[in-house]
Amino acid sequence: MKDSPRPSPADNPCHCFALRRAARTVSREYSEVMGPIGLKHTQFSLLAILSYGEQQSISTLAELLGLERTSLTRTLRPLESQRLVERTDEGYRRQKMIRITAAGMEKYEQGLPLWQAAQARLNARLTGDERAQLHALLDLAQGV
Amino acid sequence: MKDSPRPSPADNPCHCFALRRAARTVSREYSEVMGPIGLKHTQFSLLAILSYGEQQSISTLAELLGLERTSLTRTLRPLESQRLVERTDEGYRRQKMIRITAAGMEKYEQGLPLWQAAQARLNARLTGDERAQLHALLDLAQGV
DNA sequence: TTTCATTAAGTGTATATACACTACATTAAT
DNA sequence: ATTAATGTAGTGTATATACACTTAATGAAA
Repeated sequence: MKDSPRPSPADNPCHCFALRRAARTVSREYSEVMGPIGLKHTQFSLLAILSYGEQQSISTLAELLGLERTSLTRTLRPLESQRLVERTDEGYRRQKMIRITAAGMEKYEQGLPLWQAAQARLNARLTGDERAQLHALLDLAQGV
Repeated sequence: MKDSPRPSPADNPCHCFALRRAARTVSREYSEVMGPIGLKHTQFSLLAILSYGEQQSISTLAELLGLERTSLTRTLRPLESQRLVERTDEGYRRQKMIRITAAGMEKYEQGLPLWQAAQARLNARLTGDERAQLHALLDLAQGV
C-alpha cells in the first residue's frame, strides 16, 4: 500500500502518466474477470457500442471510442475473423459500415455478467458520488 | 462537442472503458507536444522516475509504473539501445538494476519543457481542485 | 471533361502491454 | 550434499495503439 509514484514534481503530477497507469491497472482487473469468455475488454466495449443495433462507419466508431481510426481498423480484425462483427459497403462515399452479428450479440450477452462482476469490484472501491465525479473529470481532461 | 459514449447502461458507465479512453486521448496530446524530442511519453515517464538518481530493479520499477514486469522488459529495450538507461547486475539474487545514464539525464532535461507545455494544456482545462480530485480518484480506482 | 479538393479508409512500421510459460540463481529443508 | 522452494527475470505470442503515408471514391471547379 505505497504511494502512487510521481514521475514529476509532487505538486504537479503528470496527468498523462496517472491516466495511463490507472488504465493499465484497472484494465488488468477487468481482463482477469472477463478472461473466461475470450474477449478483451476493448473488444467487449466495441460489441457493447454496436449492441445498440445501429451500424456505424469506421470513422464514427473511432470517434465514439476516442481511438485513432487507423487503430480501430486493426482492432476490428480479430472481431471480424471470429464473425462477431461484419462490414457492409452501404455508406456514403467510401464508407464501410460495421454492424454486430447474431453471434456477436450472443457473445456480448455472455460477457455482460462477467463485465458486471468486474464493474462491481470497482464500484466497491468508490462511492456513487466518487464514480460520477471520476467520469466527469475524465471528460473534462479530454476536453469533452 | 458531443457526449462521451457509454458502452454500457448510462447509469453505470464502464470504468475500464472510460479510463482507457481518457488515457488514449490525453496521451495523443502529450505525444503531439513531445514529439520533437523523439521520446514517447512512456519513455519520458521512465526517465523521470530514474532521474531521481536511485537505480531500481526491474520488478520495483514495474510496480512503481503500475506495469507488468514482462511489459517493462520490452519498454526498456528502445531506451537501452539509445543508451539512455543501462543495467547492472549489482542486485540481490538475480536482480538487474536499471539506472539512467548521463545521456538519459540530458534527454530528460531536454524533454522537461515540452512535458511542461503538454501538462499546461491539460492544467488549463481543470482547476487546481479538480486536478487534485482527479488524481485522488484515480488512486482510489486502482485500490491504492 | 479534366483537374482539384474533400472524404473515407488501409498499410508500413514501431512502441505499449499482457499472459502463459521458461530459465536460472539463491536459499532453506532434508 | 541433494532437493525443494522462492525470488528474479526473459521469451513466445497476441492484441492495442499511433503516426506518416498511400489509395480510392465523390463531388466541385475550371
